[in-house]
Amino acid sequence: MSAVTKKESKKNSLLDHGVTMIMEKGYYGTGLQEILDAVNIPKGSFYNYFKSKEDFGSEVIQHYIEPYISQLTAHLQQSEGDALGALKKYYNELITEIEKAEFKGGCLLGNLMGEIGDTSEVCNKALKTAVTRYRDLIQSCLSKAQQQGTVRIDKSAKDMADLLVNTWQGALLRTKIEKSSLPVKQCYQDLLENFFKA
Amino acid sequence: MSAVTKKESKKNSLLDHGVTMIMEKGYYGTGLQEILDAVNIPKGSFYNYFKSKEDFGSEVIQHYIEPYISQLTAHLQQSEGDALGALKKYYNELITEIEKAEFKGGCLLGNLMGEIGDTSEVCNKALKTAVTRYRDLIQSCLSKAQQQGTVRIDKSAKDMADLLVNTWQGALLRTKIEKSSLPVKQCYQDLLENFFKA
DNA sequence: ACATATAAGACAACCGGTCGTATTATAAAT
DNA sequence: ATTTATAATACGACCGGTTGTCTTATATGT
Repeated sequence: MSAVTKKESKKNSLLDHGVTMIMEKGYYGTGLQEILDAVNIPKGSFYNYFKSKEDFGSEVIQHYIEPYISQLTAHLQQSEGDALGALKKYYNELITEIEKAEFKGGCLLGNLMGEIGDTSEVCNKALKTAVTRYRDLIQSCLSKAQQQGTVRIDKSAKDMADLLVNTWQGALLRTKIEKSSLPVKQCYQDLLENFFKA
Repeated sequence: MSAVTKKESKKNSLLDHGVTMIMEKGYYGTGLQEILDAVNIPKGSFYNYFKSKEDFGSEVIQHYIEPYISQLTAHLQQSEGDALGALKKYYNELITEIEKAEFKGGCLLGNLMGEIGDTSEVCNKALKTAVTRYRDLIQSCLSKAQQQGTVRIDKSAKDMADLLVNTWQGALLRTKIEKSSLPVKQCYQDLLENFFKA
């Protein structure tokens, strides 16, 4: 393996573990040392990959959202004729994952928006970008569903996408402290199967 | 002033500053030292008032929610005949406060649910209790509005209260990172003036 | 004088970040 | 092609500072 890809792979595993550990214990609750220990990379090497913890945090945020974007995109392309169905399928998968994780962690974006959303400029920007990308994807999904006649057209796709994202975030927080998937299921029910319906 | 009330007052001002500082910088992001400095209480004295930082955190959570409970309760009692109107008035006040605070901080409950909601047992319990009390109050508010014919009756007051609380939390996170009151206003619009309407 | 409440300071553990050095990879020179 | 010079990276000990907590001493009130 070339040197550059080896470096990329190490950096990647730092990001992977960063995602899971920061999601579970928060930004300040997670020390660099424990992340480095988890991937057997010495302390001094960290700064070959990232210029600071804050910078690392911002990359962790970007790294986190990627799979969700592609997962939803895949669903969208798969069921071309039924955008709302794709969205529902996607959220059902999320609920399954949440239950499998036993409600630990929640959403990294939501957690970090609350913890450092207005204290770290760099992370704030990363969070804004990640959330917006995600919202835009859902928006285009809902917009397609509107064209297909499965979603109401008296509300804008953007507003509904924001509502869905926000309610989901809040529901995830409840899910986390109550260790129950009821809040997210309720969100699914109220919005996707009721409020948004054409 | 008696010794016991002086102690209570000092403890209270620790909680007051704890609320604002932890809301802005998070649980782990806020050191005991800075809170103590802010109220001129020596570090060694902290453990006369609280048995640990975690315990302090749990009391901060309880301390935080109290004003919101009484504020909403006051509105409810004031406009006896129009529960939905009271709820709307209350949320309008919240929006004004949020704008006055320039979108900093957000909601302590939301922030801490994300940061330590599933790592600190003590704080988890405090968060659950606080959120439930709050939800119950809104629920009774919506229930009254249902009886008054201003809110739809085909959905339970409890489910709507949860939906409102959750969406509000998510909207607050967005408000925080985007430094705009649009998300919370959208929440107000979508739920109180649309989805919940009879 | 005694009991209780408060404060001072010590404590080890840990934080994010930096250091000089050792190792490895690349380039140049013969 | 082989050796030498040079650059890049890996590394772990270490930095000053801060964390939450505890023990010890002082002050206060009765």
